[in-house]
Amino acid sequence: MTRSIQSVERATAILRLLAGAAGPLRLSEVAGTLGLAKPTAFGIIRTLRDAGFVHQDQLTSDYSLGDGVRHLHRSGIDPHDLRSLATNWADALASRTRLEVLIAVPERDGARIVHHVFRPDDSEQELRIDEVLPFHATALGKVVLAFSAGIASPSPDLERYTRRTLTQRAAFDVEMSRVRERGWADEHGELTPGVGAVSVPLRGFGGLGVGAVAVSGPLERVFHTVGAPRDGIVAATASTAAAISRSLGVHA
Amino acid sequence: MTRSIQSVERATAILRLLAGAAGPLRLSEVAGTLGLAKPTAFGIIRTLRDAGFVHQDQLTSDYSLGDGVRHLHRSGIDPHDLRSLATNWADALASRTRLEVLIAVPERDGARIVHHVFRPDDSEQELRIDEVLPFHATALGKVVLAFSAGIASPSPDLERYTRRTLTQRAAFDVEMSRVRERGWADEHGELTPGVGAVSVPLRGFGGLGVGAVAVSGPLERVFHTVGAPRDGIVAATASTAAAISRSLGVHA
DNA sequence: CCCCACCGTTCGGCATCGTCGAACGCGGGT
DNA sequence: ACCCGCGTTCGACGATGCCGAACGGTGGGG
Repeated sequence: MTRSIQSVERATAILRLLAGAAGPLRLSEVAGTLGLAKPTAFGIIRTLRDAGFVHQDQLTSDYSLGDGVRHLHRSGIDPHDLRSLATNWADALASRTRLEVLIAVPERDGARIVHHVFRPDDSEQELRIDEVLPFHATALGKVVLAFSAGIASPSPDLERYTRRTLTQRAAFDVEMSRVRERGWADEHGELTPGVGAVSVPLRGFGGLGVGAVAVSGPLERVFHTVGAPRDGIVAATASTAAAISRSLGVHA
Repeated sequence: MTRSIQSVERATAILRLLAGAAGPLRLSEVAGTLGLAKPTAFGIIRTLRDAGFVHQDQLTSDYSLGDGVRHLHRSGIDPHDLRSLATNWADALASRTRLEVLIAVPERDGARIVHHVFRPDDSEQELRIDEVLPFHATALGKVVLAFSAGIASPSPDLERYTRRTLTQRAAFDVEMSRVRERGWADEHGELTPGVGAVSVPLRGFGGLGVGAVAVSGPLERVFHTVGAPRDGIVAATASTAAAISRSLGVHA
């Protein structure tokens, strides 16, 4: 007899129960049918409700199957939602690091920028929204590739953008292992000469990787001469990513 | 910030991850993407697999979304599966109690008999498979009504079959409360004069009520003259129900 | 008005169960 | 042979899930 995760098992039972019901069920009916205490059933069904798998009628408080189950073929997060949730934090990160901030979502051929905050100085800067960054040559690309699912491995031919672009598949695989192990990625002029970046994953409900946030700027502003990020940059970016991720979890 | 059940939340994230993936995922990919330890992810995904929500490829061990999610509109248990699983236990119960054994599943208008074991004597007996028993006048009906979901309340007009049939809604509600509280139901000639029965719910995966098993026979063979079931009858029936229920859980 | 019944939801103590590092056995590649 | 990555198992431990008690709300009846 293999062991199962009891609460997960109960969640599946609740979903089946609601699916087979002729109409919405009261919590007490769910709990009684499954032989659970009401607060126990409530905790599980609330989690399923927050995940969109269960729908609760506002007037009657009855529960039924949610759209999330039927729409399981559609995953990920709406880029509009991501941008509107992330704006304030991205602005604060730019102020704090004095670097530009980019937020991207995974797409089949790369990481698409959905939000861009300029570096807070007087320099000439160009808005990069909707630009698709190659996976292998950017910190954002590496992060979304490492932490999001459903993305095919990049083409074996890794295009060269600069002298520093990783074009050997083996070297790139090593780099990706480092990214997964570390939980963040860096970029040292692989796409644009002299430009560096540090990127951290954004996680949605349940830890699902839904995108990435990065700080970017001149190499010497992002890294020490020995190549490690300047003090506080990874921490600040990670802190911002965590705040955005939390709101993504709540929002879902 | 409302609290959620962490493992249930992770289960929903895994389902979403698999739903959004371009193809089947390895366990390590699931775990890495969600930032979980492999055994943690394994425990959850195994539970989902056993529930039919996740499919594991036998050759590659890769995981993908299972049919159980797509078929959430179809709940309950296949009566053929139930019969084939329950046969041996039902036979044993009939031998042990010297009574006939009936197994039923819930249906909109009553409890449908899917399996019938004759009383082990030479009496003339008629096979009752596919007979639909009224909820309010039979032990089987009361049990499936009490412990299965999605069944509308019986019509307010409770049909009379014998002098002993409960036809007052209030009295029937009291009886149903007793059934739910006790976990089993009895029948004292409410459908057929002189025929008694004791019934216990069958539970499928996660505790979901999927049917009922009952022993039935002449009133004086099922009950004492004071109306309580004879010694061991409830226990034997419950024991059989538990065994069947366990195999239903494993089987799913 | 009050009372009652039932409801979903919250609270908090506690012990069970979920988590996860370490390890295992397997298969494939060199 | 060794190495690597895999899914799966094991067992210690403490975090989290469980659930009794309670709360506040709603509706119905007297």
